[in-house]
Amino acid sequence: MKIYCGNLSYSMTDEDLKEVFSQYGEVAKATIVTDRQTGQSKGFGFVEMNQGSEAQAAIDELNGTTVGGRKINVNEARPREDRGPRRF
DNA sequence: GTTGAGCGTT
Repeated sequence: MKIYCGNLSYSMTDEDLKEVFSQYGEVAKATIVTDRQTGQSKGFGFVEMNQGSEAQAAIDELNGTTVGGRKINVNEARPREDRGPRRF
């Protein structure tokens, strides 16, 4: 189960994100997306949970809550764009 | 500050 977390505080780290979601279930992986060029957070991230029921519970409970002083947006992640092989 | 890379070219 992939979870998208938007509107995160720039001070949020991947471990912070994992801690928040761990309250509702086992977190397989938590990643804050950072700008490749600046290394700064882009203000969103992803969480992966093996148990979908816990993931849904976390989404339901955490979406719209205030974390790090900001109301976060949590929902199921969309598939990532294929950016592997160059399509030309 | 809202959907994950890296960029040689889209």
